[in-house]
Amino acid sequence: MPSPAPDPPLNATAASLLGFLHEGPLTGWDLVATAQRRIAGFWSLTRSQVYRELAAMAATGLVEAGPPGPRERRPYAITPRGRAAFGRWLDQDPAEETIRFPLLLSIGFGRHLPAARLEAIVARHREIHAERLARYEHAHTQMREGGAPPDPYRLATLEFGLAYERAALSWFAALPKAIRGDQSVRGPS
Amino acid sequence: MPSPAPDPPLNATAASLLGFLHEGPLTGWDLVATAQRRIAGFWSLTRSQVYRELAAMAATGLVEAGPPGPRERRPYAITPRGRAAFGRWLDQDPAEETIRFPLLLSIGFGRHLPAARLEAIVARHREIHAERLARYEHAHTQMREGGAPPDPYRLATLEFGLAYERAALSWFAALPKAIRGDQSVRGPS
DNA sequence: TGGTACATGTAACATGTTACATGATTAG
DNA sequence: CTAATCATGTAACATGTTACATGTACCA
Repeated sequence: MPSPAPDPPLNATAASLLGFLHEGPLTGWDLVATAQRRIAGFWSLTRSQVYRELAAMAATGLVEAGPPGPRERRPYAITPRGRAAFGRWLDQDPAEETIRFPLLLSIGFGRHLPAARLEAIVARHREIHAERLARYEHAHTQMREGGAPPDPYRLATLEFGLAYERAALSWFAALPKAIRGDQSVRGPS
Repeated sequence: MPSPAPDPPLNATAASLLGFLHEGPLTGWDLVATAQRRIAGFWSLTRSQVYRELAAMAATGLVEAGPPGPRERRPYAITPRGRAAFGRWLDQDPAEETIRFPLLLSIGFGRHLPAARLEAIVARHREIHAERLARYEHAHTQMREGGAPPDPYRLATLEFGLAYERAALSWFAALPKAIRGDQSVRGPS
């Protein structure tokens, strides 16, 4: 008997959507918001991609569009085939991370920039990281104080974010003055 | 008098190639090797991309192909237009970094995986990071011991790599046992 | 009843990845 | 002279980004 053609392997973005759909049907919009909250620090996706992947997965039967709610909201639900595909994806050995950090290119080619300009760029990015750390710390507190014992998996990913941002800030602080500027920390006016 | 159409803005990959070409003409092959040494930790590019960008930049006059050397080696040299385009690119405010870390997806969705499987995956990635840290530390020593005073810009980017890998390893170490496994560190047989 | 935020989607394009095809040079 | 390594390139495809087009629901 011919076995049915196995679904083609998922990409990480599609798989993440399926992961979120385990918790119940969600619309494209909701999925973007969920991804923002849950994986934004270490995986990025855009609205366009979400709709595209959802349409593709609906075509291959990994998800099913439910009846449209108000305002063209169309919830998608994961199917048994979708669960199976997600399971196969999750069982694979994950690839190594890729980091694309344009600031480090600017610094690496820093000899071609006036010192003051480089310092300004670096200072601005230091602030971005300080803000991110503050957000992560807030989320961390919330998670720990939130009555229910925190999900250890989500806690672990959040803690990676904390470790990363703390490391980034110490690195900024240890940069030589010629790169870092004099680091006078101006708070919001 | 009509001013000549300004060159279209560069992407970071093309700009990096121009950055390396400031030090003298290089072939596509050499550029891949140089990028590997100098920016691999925070920017990735493939051979295919390098040849594509080089061809495109040659077409717009940002680089010029020199006479082919032995074995079809074709060195590319940066042109004045190329230097100008690089300068304009470098002066822009760099975008925020993007991190794509599949392991964190696996952990975030860890509830859907058997604990032993997740532990094995995590252990394997811990080793990858330990090896990377060792490589960075070695490069750092080399840079500091290498007679000539180190280029502070390259030192700074390398030190980001060190900070990142150290943070990653502490994070691995602090993971709860159920995720981390019992962390018996097996050296190479 | 008008403006703002919500919501969905398409199109065009840029970038990144993988596989394939081809051949030259060099060491042994 | 032959195998391994160096080197260049193309093609096909997957993924990611940006801009545009359209319209709904809610709130003041």
